[in-house]
Amino acid sequence: MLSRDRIVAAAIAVIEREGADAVSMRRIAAELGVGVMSLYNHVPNKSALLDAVAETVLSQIEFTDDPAAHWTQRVRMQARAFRQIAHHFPRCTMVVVSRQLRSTAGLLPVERALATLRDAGFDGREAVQMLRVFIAYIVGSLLREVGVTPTFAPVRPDIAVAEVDPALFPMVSAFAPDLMACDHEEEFDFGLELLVQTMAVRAEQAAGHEG
Amino acid sequence: MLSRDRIVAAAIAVIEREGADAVSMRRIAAELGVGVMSLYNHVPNKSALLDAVAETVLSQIEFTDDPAAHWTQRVRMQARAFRQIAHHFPRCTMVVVSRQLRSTAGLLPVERALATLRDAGFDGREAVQMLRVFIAYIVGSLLREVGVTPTFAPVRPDIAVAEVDPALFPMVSAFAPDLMACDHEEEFDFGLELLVQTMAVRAEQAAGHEG
DNA sequence: GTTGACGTACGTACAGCGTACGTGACACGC
DNA sequence: GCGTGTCACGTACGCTGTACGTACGTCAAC
Repeated sequence: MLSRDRIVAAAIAVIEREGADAVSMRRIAAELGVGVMSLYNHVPNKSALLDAVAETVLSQIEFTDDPAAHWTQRVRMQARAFRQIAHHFPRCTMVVVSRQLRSTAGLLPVERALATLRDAGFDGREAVQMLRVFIAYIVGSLLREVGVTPTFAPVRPDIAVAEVDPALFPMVSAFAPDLMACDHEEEFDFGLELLVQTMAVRAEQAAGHEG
Repeated sequence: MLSRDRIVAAAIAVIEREGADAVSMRRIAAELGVGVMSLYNHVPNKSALLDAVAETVLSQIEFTDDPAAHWTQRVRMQARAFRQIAHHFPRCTMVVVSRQLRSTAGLLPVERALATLRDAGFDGREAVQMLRVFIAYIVGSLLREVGVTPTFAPVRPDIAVAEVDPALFPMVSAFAPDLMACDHEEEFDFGLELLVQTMAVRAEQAAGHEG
C-alpha cells in the first residue's frame, strides 16, 4: 500500500543516492514500483513532496538537550546537531536549505535555541539576533561542507588553487597549502567556538549592565 | 548579432524579473528574439550558462579597498560589498550560491580578504579559518535576506509566528515580537560587528604571542 | 444481494524542457 | 568558382510535471 511516508522515504533515498536533480515523479514511482499518477493520491505535487523531504530531514535532528549543562555547552550541542543531520543527509541539505518551510519541524530548533539563549541571560532582542547569527553561520558552513560551496574556498582545492597565477593572486598562492586543507569538522568547530566565546562575553556584559 | 554576453545578460534579466525557475533556453531565446539552438553557438549548455550568470554577478562586486584604512574597517567594507551585490541581484543570489564555480571572478574576493587578514596579523592557517567563518556567515545571512531563508527565522513572520501554539513553543511565542521584526541590514551588521570584534581580539592575542 | 459512493492505482495525453543533429545563409582565402 | 568556417535556425527525441478519465477494490445503506 502506497503512503505519503513511503513516497517521502523513497524521495530521500533517491536524492541521497543520485542527487537532487535526479528526483522526478517518474523516478520515484519506479523506485516504489507503482504508476506515476498514484503518487498524486498522497502528495499534491512535486514541490510539496520536496517540502516534505525537507521537513522529514529536519525533524530527525536529535536534540539531546541537557538542561543541567552550562548554556555554552548546550549551544555547542545544538549547533553540532544541525551539522550531524547534514552529514547524515548530505545531498538533502541543499533541498532543506533552499525551501523555506513553515512547519513545527522548523520551529522546534528555534524554540530550543531561544530557551538556551534566554538562560544565557539575553533578553528577547539579543537572543533573536544571536540566534540569527548562529543560523547564518551554520547554514553557510553546511553549504560549504556539503560541497555546494557557495564560497570560493577550495571545493576542489588541488585543482582550483594549484593553477592560480601567483602574479595575479599572490595571497591565494602564498596561502595555498592552508586553503587546500579543509577539515570540515575542525573548521566548523573553530567558528563555533569563536561565536560561543564571543557570546559568553556579551552575556557577561549584559548581566553586568543589568545587575 | 548574438553573443555570450548578451545571452548571459538576458538570463540575468529573466531571473531577476521572473525568478530562477523561469529560466529556460527557450525563454531566453525568446527574450533575445532568436531561435533556441542559436544559443548553443555561444554557450555549451544550460549549466554553463548559469555558471556564467553566477560569475558575472560575482564579478560586479565593487571592492573599493582602502589600504590606508584600519583592517577592521576593510573587513567591514568587503563584507558589505558582498551584501550589496546580493541586494542588487536578489534572485540571482541563490544561483550564485548554489553553483560551485571555479574562476578568477571567485578568487578575487578571496585574494582581497586574505591580504586584509594578513595585515591584521594572522598567519596563513588562522587567516584561512577566519575567512571561512566570514564567508559562512555572509552566505548564510544573504540566504536569509534574499528570502530563500534556509532558516526558521521569520520569512513571513506575521503568519509563521502568530499562529504558533504558546503551549508547544513558549519561547517562540514569548519572543514573537522580536522574531517578527527583522531589519536585514541591522541584523547583518550585528553579526558582522560581532565577528570583527572577536577577530580583533584574536589578532591582538596573536600579536602578543608573537612579539 | 444489490446498489451506489468512495478511495486508490493506473494509462493516456499535453505542454514544456534540454539538446543532438542536419540545413542553409553568409563570409572568407585560394 | 570553390572549399572551409561560422552562425542562425528547424526538426526531433527523450525527458519532465501533471490534468483528466478509467477501472478496480471496499464498505454502507437499502
